[in-house]
Amino acid sequence: MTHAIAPCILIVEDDPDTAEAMAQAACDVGADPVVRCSYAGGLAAAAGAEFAVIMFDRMLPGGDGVDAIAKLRAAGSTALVMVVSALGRAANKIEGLEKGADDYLAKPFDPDELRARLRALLRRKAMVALDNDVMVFGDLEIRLKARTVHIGQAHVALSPKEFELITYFARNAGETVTRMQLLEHVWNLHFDPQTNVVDVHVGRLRRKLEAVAGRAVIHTARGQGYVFDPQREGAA
Amino acid sequence: MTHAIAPCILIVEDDPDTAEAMAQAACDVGADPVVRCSYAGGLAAAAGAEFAVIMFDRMLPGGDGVDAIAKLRAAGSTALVMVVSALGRAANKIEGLEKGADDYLAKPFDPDELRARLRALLRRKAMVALDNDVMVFGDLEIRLKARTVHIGQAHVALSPKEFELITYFARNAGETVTRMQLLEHVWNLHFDPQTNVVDVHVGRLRRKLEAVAGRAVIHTARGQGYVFDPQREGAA
DNA sequence: GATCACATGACAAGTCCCGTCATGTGATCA
DNA sequence: TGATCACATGACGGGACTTGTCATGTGATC
Repeated sequence: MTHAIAPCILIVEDDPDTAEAMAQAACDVGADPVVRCSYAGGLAAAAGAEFAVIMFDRMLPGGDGVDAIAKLRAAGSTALVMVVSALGRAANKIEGLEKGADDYLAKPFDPDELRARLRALLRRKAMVALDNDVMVFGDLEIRLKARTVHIGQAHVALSPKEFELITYFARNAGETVTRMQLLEHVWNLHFDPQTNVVDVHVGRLRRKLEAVAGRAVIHTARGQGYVFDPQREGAA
Repeated sequence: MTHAIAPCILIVEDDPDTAEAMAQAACDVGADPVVRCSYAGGLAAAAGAEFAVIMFDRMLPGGDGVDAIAKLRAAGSTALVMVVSALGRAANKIEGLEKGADDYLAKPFDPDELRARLRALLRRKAMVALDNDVMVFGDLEIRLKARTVHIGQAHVALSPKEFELITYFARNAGETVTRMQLLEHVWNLHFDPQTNVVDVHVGRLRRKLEAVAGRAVIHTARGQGYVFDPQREGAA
């Protein structure tokens, strides 16, 4: 499961009423809409954040949304692209689909159909994420199936126990996790072994993460336990 | 990269001329079409093989293709589904999309548009595969990024060296691989160590695969080397 | 039957992982 | 400031796994 953050949908549309209807459809399917009204503004927004779906009009101030697709892909974007356009003949659809759009909807559109197609695209998007059970915290990414951790492009080499630890921490991100919780859920022990096994292992994990991230990722809550918060600034 | 096997597209359509046009479009986009003319026949075909895309008509002898989607999903199918139907009003499209279709095309369709939409679906299908660099041989699946091997639903536990071996074999599937090739590419040795290290390791890998697959996967080419062919019948 | 190619069982060495222990460091309190 | 406690870190040893080697059994060919 992708960490519980609503997907973002970028809408690039110069007609305010149409943009409004598209934003409403995005909200209706549980996504956060971000609206831009020009070709350049749309490209800039796409470069600045992760979007699950990008909806482009064709005749925009500054360019044709279909031409933006190659630019998005060249920049590494994996967003699914829906073109929404008054250019609705089959030839227009074919051109858009062949230039890399994932769906093409002609204007004027039925809002219910737009919603249904957005849901279908988001289902598709979820397939990739579900296939790897990804948890993302800024530049820190945990792939549960592949059992890998990356910070930015850098792979963090973890032992099996360290991976179990960070998984438990990630599932309780931002909350204080006690040593007894870790003993129960990571070591499957329901008593105190009277050793500092938890401290030692958490220390190992911390040093590996800090070496790559260049900042503290696991913080000590003195007298309580630890807090996993990769996006907090400052020392442990 | 998915191993160079053409994707299969299942077409469930009772009108022969339409089925023919759809099969032609599938061929045109580089896929192998499999055609069925009844609802039950379509479901049976879907259960019997892996399809990248399944195209269902709605008014089929025996049922409505839209109703098949839930059955496909319950059976674990990850095929993308396109509904192609004379029922082409927005309400029909919405119903199909909300019942899980990935795309919906009204009849009569423009063959070029059908092709473009098939390509878009296959691109999406490739997204999932690319994310894990999957090599598939029938029921045997190698995920290069996760470094896992599954036969059907069963995980095959391989050591690092065994995984390197099967990867090299898979990249040369169906061809005879010599011991010297394996020494060079898997062991990075460019001389004969005068031991039977290759034989021993290949033997270990073979026994693990055969234990799960219930059939020989790696075959001996006497005096030459080995052939990786998981889909061949018969002993080694 | 002899010889060669290949398969398999067993062993030893190296590496990694994990837990324990001892001790150093930092925080808190009287 | 010193004592005490909480936590961090370095080091060690044992167990598990991986890998390569060797010896020998088995099958194929002549």
